[in-house]
Amino acid sequence: MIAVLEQQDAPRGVTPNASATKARIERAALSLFAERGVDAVTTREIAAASGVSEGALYRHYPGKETLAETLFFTIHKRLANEIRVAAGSGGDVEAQARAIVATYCRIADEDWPLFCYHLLTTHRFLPHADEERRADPDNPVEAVETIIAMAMEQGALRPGDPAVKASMALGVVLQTALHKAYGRITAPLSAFTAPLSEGVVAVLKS
Amino acid sequence: MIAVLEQQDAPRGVTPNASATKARIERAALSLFAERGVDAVTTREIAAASGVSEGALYRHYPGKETLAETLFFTIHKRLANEIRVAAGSGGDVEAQARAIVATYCRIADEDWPLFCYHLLTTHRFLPHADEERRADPDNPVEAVETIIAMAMEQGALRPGDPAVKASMALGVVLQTALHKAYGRITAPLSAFTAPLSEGVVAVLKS
DNA sequence: TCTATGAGTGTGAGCGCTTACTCACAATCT
DNA sequence: AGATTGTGAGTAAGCGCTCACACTCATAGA
Repeated sequence: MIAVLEQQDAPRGVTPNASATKARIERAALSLFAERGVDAVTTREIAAASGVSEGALYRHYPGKETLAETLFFTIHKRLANEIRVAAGSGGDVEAQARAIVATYCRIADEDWPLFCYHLLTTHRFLPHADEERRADPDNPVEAVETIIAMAMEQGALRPGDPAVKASMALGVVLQTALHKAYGRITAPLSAFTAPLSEGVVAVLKS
Repeated sequence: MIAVLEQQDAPRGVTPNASATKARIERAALSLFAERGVDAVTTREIAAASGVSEGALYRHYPGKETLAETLFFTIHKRLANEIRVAAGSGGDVEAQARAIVATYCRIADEDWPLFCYHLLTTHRFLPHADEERRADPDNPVEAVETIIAMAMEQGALRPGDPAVKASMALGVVLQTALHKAYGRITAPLSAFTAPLSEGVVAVLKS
């Protein structure tokens, strides 16, 4: 009963195929959800795409909504983590910004369904999350915000509202990713790493 | 049978209350759709919120999906129009950018359900729109892109990909609006007109 | 002015269908 | 042997949508 997007792979006490099945279900659900939206995808479709029966789905998750929610928050935390890792490499804010942009582009291209699902369903889960989750600082926005706030304190950035700067900086990258999801852009997101980095840096210095 | 968000108000040959009812249905649907998503809202709820019966809904629209789609593309075109009006006031690109940002903020604050619905459901309609609609240049992105492309030709902006510049510039504003939708920001969007304008200008010049 | 007409509009119980979810059973592990 | 995992027909509920009927009202013939 552990899988949640293959983060672990040592079953330990669990029937070998169990977590593999769970992972297959998650993968199939993720792709379908990203492409057509959570509500438009049926449990039967997820089961069929996973190559298991519908009942198996309920062995691993209490229901469709919980599956969708678990996927989202797992990705949410993973993104936060990747951002911190990218920024932790050191350097000034500008270097951190470039590293974060590159990371976002890499993840988007390496696992578009994952990235796309998070991008398109955030508004479904974030506003209605329980208190515990809303207070959890382990999310991409807070990660970026913290970096910006620190840079402001150190005088590396003009003083201002870190929350607004963070949303603007994220917007530069995420709106471009959205345009890819809309089909306005067809190239991999990494093709725009340079202009996106310049844009983010420009925003931060504004 | 004319209303589509109160753009006209001269029935002319239509029973007086007809277009008023249609407008009430559209308003109710818009608010519910914006808050909970199209799929999560039932036709019964829309009818109840409109103060009419469920059957009345089908006198004005062939179905829920068409209602949602019509609302979206009406707003889509209206936004494109408002952008062109704002940019048409004249001045250099920087002035145009500031005018457009101010317009976005104003619309968001004056009619948040409308703005929010468009913001959160674009990915539902844009990628699957028919050929005619996809080719239609009467949309916000194209409007911004055209302005940027013209500025590049005139040497007012560094040469580059207008599509990417447009998505970055839009992202600065829209991601901030998203954060308002997520509840991360509570102030009216207009409270950030200044920093958003600076951010957009900075991106354009990057 | 009165009224007959019929198109336009509003009603809500009801229909057929799809959906998320269950459960008795089978298979597969330790 | 017993616990875990997989199966798929079955179920109850909810959904979008329909339809027979009632009401409104501008028009027209008397």
